[in-house]
Amino acid sequence: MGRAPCCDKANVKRGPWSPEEDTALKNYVERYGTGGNWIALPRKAGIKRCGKSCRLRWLNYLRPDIKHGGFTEEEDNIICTLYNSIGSRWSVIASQLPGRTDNDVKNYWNTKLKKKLIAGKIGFPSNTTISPAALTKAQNYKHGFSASINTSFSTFPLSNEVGLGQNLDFKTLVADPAAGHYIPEFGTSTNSSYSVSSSQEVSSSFSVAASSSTSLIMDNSFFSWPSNNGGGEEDGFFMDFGFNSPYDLLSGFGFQGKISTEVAPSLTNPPYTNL
DNA sequence: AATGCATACAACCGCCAGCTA
DNA sequence: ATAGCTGGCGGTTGTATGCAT
Repeated sequence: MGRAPCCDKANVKRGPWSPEEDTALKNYVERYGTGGNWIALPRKAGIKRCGKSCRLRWLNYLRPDIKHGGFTEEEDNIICTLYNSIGSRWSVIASQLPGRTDNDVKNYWNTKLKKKLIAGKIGFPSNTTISPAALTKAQNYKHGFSASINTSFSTFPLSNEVGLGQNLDFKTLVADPAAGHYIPEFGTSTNSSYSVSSSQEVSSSFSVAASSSTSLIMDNSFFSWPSNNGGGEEDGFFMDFGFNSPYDLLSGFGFQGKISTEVAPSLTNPPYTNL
């Protein structure tokens, strides 16, 4: 036996709301409130709609504090940052954007923001340096910092991973002030070091346990390939350590990472096959 | 002008958690 | 303890609109 429907679907209207229905719902809620029962509300308000439909219409459209219209760059950044941290928890993300609904944010992400990210028009938050405090902390972990990164290749943040399945044993991060780079040191499963520059569009962000002062930001990081491996940069290849947060980079080991590629042809002739 | 396609966004569906009787 | 109800949520679908051909 299936679940009982929340309303008699044969006797409720569906599809777009008319201005009259909007007015009736708005007037009723503003005058009497929801009474804590959306299911009973349409009958009381004289609306031939499912209660859930009324609730959705009110929350996503009729509520007085709803903000309609384009998203700002700041809102873009907040959405990207939170998506990177917590994934598609739209209600949580929307709660950080006054006047925006989860449906709004979800639609915006699915129709625009995701494409903008893939096109490289925006990156994750714009900090392009590793803070001294964060660097110190990272270096303090020099000998204990062993995040095993199971690399799956995807067009982050999409999930169409192609999974080359190599494992990098990411030991630590070492500054090379002369070169202006940070060098991740890898374990025995790799035979190369990779330099990290801060000049590219696509970025990664590592958060460290609830304190912005210790955030390790590697925005705009680009892992270029050693010359004997061919030119990764020319191939348009980048690595995106899009850890499945909320794990803590420096103390929450064992998380999965991703390596992303922006340019599809890189996948058919990858520069990293000799890893 | 007609048609087809892409995009944006509104709305629906089904699952789940929490509450209550 | 548990069954039923409701609200909340994320994924998906439907529809209106704009644009290209």
